[in-house]
Amino acid sequence: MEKIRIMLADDHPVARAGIRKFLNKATDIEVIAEAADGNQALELARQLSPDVLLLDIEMPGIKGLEIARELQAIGSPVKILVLSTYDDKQFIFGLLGNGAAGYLTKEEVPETIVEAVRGVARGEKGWVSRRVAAIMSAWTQTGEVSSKSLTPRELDVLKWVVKGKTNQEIGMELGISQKTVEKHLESVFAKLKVTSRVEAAVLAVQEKWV
Amino acid sequence: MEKIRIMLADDHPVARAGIRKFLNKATDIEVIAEAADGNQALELARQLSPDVLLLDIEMPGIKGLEIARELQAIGSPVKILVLSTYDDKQFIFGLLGNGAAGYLTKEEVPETIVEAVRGVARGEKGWVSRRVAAIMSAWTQTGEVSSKSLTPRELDVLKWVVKGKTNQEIGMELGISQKTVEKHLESVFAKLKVTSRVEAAVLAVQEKWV
DNA sequence: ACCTTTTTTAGGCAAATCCCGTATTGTTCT
DNA sequence: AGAACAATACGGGATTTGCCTAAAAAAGGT
Repeated sequence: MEKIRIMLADDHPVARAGIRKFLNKATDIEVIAEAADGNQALELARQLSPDVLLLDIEMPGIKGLEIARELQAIGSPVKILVLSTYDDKQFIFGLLGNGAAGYLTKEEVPETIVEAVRGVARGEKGWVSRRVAAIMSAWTQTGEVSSKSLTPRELDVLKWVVKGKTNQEIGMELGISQKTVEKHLESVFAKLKVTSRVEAAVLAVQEKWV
Repeated sequence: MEKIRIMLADDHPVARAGIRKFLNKATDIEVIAEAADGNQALELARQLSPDVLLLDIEMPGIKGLEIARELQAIGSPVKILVLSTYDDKQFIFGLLGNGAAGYLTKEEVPETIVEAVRGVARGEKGWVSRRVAAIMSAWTQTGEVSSKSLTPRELDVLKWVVKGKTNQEIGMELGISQKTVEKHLESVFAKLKVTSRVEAAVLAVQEKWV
């Protein structure tokens, strides 16, 4: 029987050791490499083409999202299974929408991780742990799935709002009139369902749009 | 020779396994218990009185800071060694100022962790990894150590600002006049060296004061 | 008991914000 | 081609903010 060739990417030595310990118990899985930062992860994944890349998204160097995008862009057959500390929607959405085959959080028990590895190795798409699935279904209930994406221009304006600039200053910065800035902001408020620049700025920071 | 009795508290099973693996290699250390959430950690630490509590600060239930405070309050002899993902100043400062004997980040190699365990078990105070030490020294250079703390009332006002309330609404909420709210905000701006409520709110969110 | 800080209130004023219109140009999808 | 949307711009008006000065009561520390 062919073993599943898997590669670990995590900047925490302790975490790598823990994962390895459990994966080693599974006789159908073989850990062929480890990476401690983003650049190394991308490099090794390209060279070795493992069946599964178990990827932590918070690492020094290239971030998980970029790695997923890059591997997808070059048509790599590597299946990416994200193992993250975070269950924020921008991460789950971002990764699953950019080439990741699965998403788990680190609270999962080891058995779930092994199960997920087998799942994505078989070719399953969108493998998520029960915990992540619960979070995702909660979004659909509140109807805030894709949160009506802002236009590039609106995002420009919002960025400057977060920096504490006034509408006039933002107008200068972007080479448009103050009135136009206000107009963009009105749209932003409507889309984000907020009523003030402060709320919009706080949301932007919390959701890491900046 | 007496072995160092150590207890692990981390909500990630994988992380616990990794740490355990390395601590087991050290013959002078014995892992006597594990906790997966804050309440369990506090409970077990009280009952077992381990020599060292290796504590992750991000856990469900009671947070690391509360655990440290509580153990210090009841005069527990347990030495707390924080093992965190985060190297933000509010965490490092908060924990070391509230009973923690040491602070490491998870990027550290296992050898450093073992070394730190032995250090705090010997009774060393303020054991920090080289990485954390570097971060701390960077603060003192930029002179932004204690960042002129806000008064309780100013913090109250700031909280409501973050929620997007107007000064009038905040006044209602706190049972004071709008003018008073404005005055508090002026002080907040001065202390934080910002010039608008948006900047203050963003800062409050980023620094996790809310 | 004295001094400092904190918390509170107030009036005034220029600037900024937010909400309501309308309108032109260009792109994109059907 | 027509519909829908994005981006631009302008005006009016009610409200809010940020900054100034001034002052007084309450709390806390030496």
